[in-house]
Amino acid sequence: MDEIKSEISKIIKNAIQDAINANELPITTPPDIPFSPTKTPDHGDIATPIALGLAKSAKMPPRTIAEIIHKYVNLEKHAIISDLEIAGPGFINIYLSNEWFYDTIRNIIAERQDYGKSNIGSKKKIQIEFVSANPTGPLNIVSGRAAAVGDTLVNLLNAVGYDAVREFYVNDAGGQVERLGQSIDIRYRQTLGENNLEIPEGGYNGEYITKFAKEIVADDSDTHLKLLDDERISLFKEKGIAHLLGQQKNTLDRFGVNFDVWSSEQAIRDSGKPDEIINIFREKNYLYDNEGATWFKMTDFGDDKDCVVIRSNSEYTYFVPDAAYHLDKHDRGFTKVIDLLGPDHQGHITRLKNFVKALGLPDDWLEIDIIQQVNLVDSEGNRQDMSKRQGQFYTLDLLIDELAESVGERYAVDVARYFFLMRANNTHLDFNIELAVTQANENPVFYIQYAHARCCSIFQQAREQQYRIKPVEEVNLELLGEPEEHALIRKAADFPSVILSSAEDREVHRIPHFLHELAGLFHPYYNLHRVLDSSNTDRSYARLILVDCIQTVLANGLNLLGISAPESM
RNA sequence: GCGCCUGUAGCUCAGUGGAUUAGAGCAUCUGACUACGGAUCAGAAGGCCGGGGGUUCGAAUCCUCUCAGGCGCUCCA
Repeated sequence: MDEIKSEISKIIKNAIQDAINANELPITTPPDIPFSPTKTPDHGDIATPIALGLAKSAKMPPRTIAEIIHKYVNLEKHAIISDLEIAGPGFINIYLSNEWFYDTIRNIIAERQDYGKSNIGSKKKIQIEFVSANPTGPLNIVSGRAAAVGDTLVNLLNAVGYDAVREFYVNDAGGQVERLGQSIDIRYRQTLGENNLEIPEGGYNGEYITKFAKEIVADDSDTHLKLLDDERISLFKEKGIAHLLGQQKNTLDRFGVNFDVWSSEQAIRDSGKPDEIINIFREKNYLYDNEGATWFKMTDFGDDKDCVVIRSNSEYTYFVPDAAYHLDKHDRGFTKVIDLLGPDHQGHITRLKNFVKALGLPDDWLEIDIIQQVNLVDSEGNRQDMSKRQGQFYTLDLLIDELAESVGERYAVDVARYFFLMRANNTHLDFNIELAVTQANENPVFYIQYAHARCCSIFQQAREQQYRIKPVEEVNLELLGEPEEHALIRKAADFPSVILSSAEDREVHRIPHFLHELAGLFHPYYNLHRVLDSSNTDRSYARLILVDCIQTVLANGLNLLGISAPESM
């Protein structure tokens, strides 16, 4: 569809140029030609509002301009356009030739599982960091959304020719995991009978901590009590991180998300890179000391306040290892890095970007996109706060479990992924668990999957009815003359540009919507027209090719979303 | 107070650089041929696109003000 646009763009530009040369249009040069998608077949295959755009500079009514342009397009010279018409206030509606439709079909069949891909990315190395949940508890549904979106974004970027990788940053150092160790320690000692102990401020109250502490007691009984407090907490911290991280990995694995790289904050700290960062900043005179702490001149970068990088207790604030981590990403050769963060990290964005700038990296090297929150809502519509520290949250595992009870294990992940992927990143998602589970059967993913299964079923029937596999060259595509067939192919032709725009704009949800629309054209077609018709086998062969195309696009699209394309349901 | 996000049908959401008649799904109502799978299809109903003002021949879309909700502005991460 993109090629067709640039070709038609050229034709119309030439027509405008000819009109200018003939003194019929009082403008100097032909502008770029915009296209608008057509909502109904009555508006042709594509349309351009160019005449409306020129109305002002040409000081002429748009319809008149459209008529002039129309006059200078030589339809007989351009085989890809079958007809032009002027509509409404001055739109030029363009009808594409049948030959173009046949080419599209042949193209889909030829490219098969690669249909939709492109090479725009020229194999540039891009890294997407997402989820990066603290290893202090199970993954919740917020991480689930991030996981689904990030995973799909990487698929999309790879599909358009980038070399994109998934990375998870493990915050296995600093105050949070320190308090994790302390929390496990309290539960451990409580399990062994100590009273009057309380989880410290900012510690973790979740049931899973108690459960894990009991496991430690079961394995090692009270042997750890012999250790000094600090040693024991440190040990429990290590054990806790390993345990919870392992759990997170299992959940992600179940959810179909496989990270290429797991980076450790502790490793970054141990590497000495944070010290390098500080030295670089000091040399560049970005730092100063005040009240016993070391501050970074964030105001030099336009922020409204400076921020502490080394606390008065001489520990780094989290900015330092984080900046070091990003420098490390750069050293690993990524030409671009995208961080997907939650909205609670809003304040972090400008600062992190400023740190990266201070390190001398280009402005657009680091892109930070916010994936909006997921709120838990009860059946009365009241929000419920999720907090790992307070032990209130809804885990991704539980979601998949409950969905599995409703739609079966086979589709639970598909339903969950689709649920997250169908929303734009910036929607604030109110998640009603009860509703999500009871309505799981209504999830639109089934509509798409069913369309795919239907295609497979038709081929199954075809085999039973002794149809043979005919290569597309032997099939008379001219027998595909129904308007519904026309619409299906035109839709399928959009697939590559939908992938491209979806990847470039980081708007993953366009893929589910596109697939839903495609399925929405296929089901009515199926009901209206028989594919396999023994009284017209030539046409049946042509329609089988069409079904093959639709199945291919559906499968390719679902594959990008990490959702299964079942052959039967 | 400042910054970011959101507000579209009863509900959940689409709406690509303004543009031909604002669209789906769910829910509601009415229908579907002994035919390739009824997880489907055909149809009905449902809207001052939060509100005011502005730019434009034309605004859900751009600008401005305003209302409502969420999030962020820590020597927490």
